[in-house]
Amino acid sequence: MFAIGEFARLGRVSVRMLRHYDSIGLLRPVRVDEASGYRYYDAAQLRDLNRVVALKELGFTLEQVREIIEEKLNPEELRGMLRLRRAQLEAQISADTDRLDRVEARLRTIEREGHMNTEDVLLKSVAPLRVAELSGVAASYASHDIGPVVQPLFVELCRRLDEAGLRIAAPTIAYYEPVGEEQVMVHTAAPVALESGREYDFDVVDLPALGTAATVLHHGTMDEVDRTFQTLAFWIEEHGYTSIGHAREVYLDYEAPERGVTELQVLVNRQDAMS
Amino acid sequence: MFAIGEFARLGRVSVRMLRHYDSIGLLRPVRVDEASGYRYYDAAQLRDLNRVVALKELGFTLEQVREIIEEKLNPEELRGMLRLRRAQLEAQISADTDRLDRVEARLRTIEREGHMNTEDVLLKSVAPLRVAELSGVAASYASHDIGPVVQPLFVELCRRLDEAGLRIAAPTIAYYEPVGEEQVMVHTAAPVALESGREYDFDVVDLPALGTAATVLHHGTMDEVDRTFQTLAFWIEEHGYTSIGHAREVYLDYEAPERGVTELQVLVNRQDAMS
DNA sequence: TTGCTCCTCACGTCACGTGAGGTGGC
DNA sequence: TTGCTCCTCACGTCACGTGAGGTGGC
Repeated sequence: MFAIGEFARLGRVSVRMLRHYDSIGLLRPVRVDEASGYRYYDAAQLRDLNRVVALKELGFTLEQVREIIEEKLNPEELRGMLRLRRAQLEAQISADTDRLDRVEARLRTIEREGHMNTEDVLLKSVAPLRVAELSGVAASYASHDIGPVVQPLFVELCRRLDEAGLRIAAPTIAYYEPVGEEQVMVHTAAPVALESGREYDFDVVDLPALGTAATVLHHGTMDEVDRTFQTLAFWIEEHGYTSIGHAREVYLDYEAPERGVTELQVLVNRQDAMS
Repeated sequence: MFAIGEFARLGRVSVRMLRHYDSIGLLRPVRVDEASGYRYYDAAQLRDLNRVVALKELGFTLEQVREIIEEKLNPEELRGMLRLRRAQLEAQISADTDRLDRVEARLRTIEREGHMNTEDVLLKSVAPLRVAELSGVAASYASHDIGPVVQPLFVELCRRLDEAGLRIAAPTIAYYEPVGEEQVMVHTAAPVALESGREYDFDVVDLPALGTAATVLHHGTMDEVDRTFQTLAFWIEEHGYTSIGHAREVYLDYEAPERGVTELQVLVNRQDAMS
C-alpha cells in the first residue's frame, strides 16, 4: 500500500489529480484512514490509473473515461465513442491546419509590408433573405458605369417602398450578373417584411443563402470599391479557395458616403488539397 | 448607429460576446446611454470587430488579441507572436495526429478482439536514479534462466544494505545487458540515500534518465513476464517507434508474487514519418 | 522536537452560454 | 398596451494548479 505521494510518483501524475479522481469517483483509494483522512492505494490500482491516463491522452473527458472504465458500454457503443473521437480529431487537425496556413500568410505579409493588414477577410455564412428589388442594366462592371445606374434605382426603390408603407428592416444590398458580352444586370435590394398575397410595384426575390462567403469591409465611397474587391480576390486565391460568382455589396452605413461602410461578399469553394 | 442586437447580427457574433468584449475593454461601444445603459455601435466599428474575430480565429487569446490591436507591439514582436503561434499549432497538430493514430489502433483492436485492452501501454519519461547494485550472469534471457540469478542477488543486496544501515527508498529494479553470444548480465538495483565518501560492498550506479520509455504493467509472477514484454514490443512496432535497448523491470509490489505488479520500461525512439 | 506528508476548503483559469429578474422605447 | 430589445448580476463549464491554514506520524 502506498500513500498518495508515492502512488502519484509511481503513476507519474500529480497528487492533486489523484484527489480529483477520488472526489469525482473515478479512482477511489482502496483505503481511507478514518481519523486522518489519509488515502492509501494499492499497486494493483496502477492498472486503473494507467487506463485513466491512457484514455485521457486520447482526448476523452473524465466523464467519458468513467463511462468506458465502468464498462457500461457494449462493444458497439465503445466503437461509436472511438469513431466520434476520431471524427473530432480529424476536424480539429483540419481546422488547425487552416489556422496554420493563415498564420503563415500573415507572416508573409508582415515580411513584405512590415505590418499586418488592417482589413481582415473573414469567412462567413450568409442567411437567405427576402427582399424588395429593382433592376437595371449597366454598360460594364467599372464603378463609373455602375454608379449612375445603382443610385437612381435605390432612390426609386425607396420611394416605392415608402408608397407601399414598408420600412427597410436591414442594410440594403446590390448584386450583379453579366448580360451578353459586356453589359451587367444591376440588382438593388432592400430587406422588408412583406405581406403575402399582395401585389407590389417591385420584384420580390428570395436571395439564396451563401454557405461559405469570403467577406471584407470597404470603407468610403463606392468609387474605389474595385481595389477592395481586388484585395478580396487576392485573399481568396492565396488561401486556396475559388470564387464562384454571387458577389454582393451590403450597405451597412451609407448616410455619409465618405464614411460609408460596405461589406463585400463573394461565395467561395474550397479547392481540394490536390496541389 | 446600431443597437447591440443589430450590430451583433451584422458582425455575426453573439450579443453576449459584444458585452464581454466591452467588459474587458477590448471593444467599447461608441456611445452608452447613461440612463438605460444601452450600448450603441458605429458601422466603422465593424472593422475592429472583424479584427478581433479574425485574430481569435487564428487561436490567439483575447488578451493577445488586445495586445495586437492596441498596437503596443512593434513589427518584430508581432512576428514573434505569430511564430510562437505557428509553433504551437504545429505541436498541436502533431499531438492530435498521434492521438488519431492511437484511436485508430484501438478501433482495430476492438474489431479484432471485440473489446479494448485492459493493459495500457504509456509513454513516460523516467528520471535518473542513483542505486545500490549487485550483478551476475545468466545463461539466457529466458525467465527460467533469469529467475535463479535474480532472486539470490536481491536477497544478498538486501542483506548488505541492511548491514550498512540503509533503507530502500523506492521500488527495486532489474535490468539486463547481453554478454558474449548467449549470456546475459543481470543487474539488481535498489534506490537508496547514499552517504558520499563512504565505501560500500555493492556497486553505486547512476541509472540514466529515459527520455521516452514505453511502459506497461505486468501482473503476477515473473515466470510469465515474456508475454507482457511481447505485448509491449508489439505496441512499440504498431505505433511507429523503435526500441533502443535499455529494458528495465521495476518491482512496484512483489510481496505476494501472485499478486505482484511490475512495470516494464523500454527506451524508444520515434521513427521518422518517412513511409 | 523538527521536517515531511498529508488533509480540506476555496479561488482562479478562459470565453463566453444560459437563465433569472427587471426595465425602457415603439 | 403589448412584444421586443435591452440591461445587470451570477452560476456553470473542465480539469485541475495553487495557495491558505492546519494536523498526524516518524
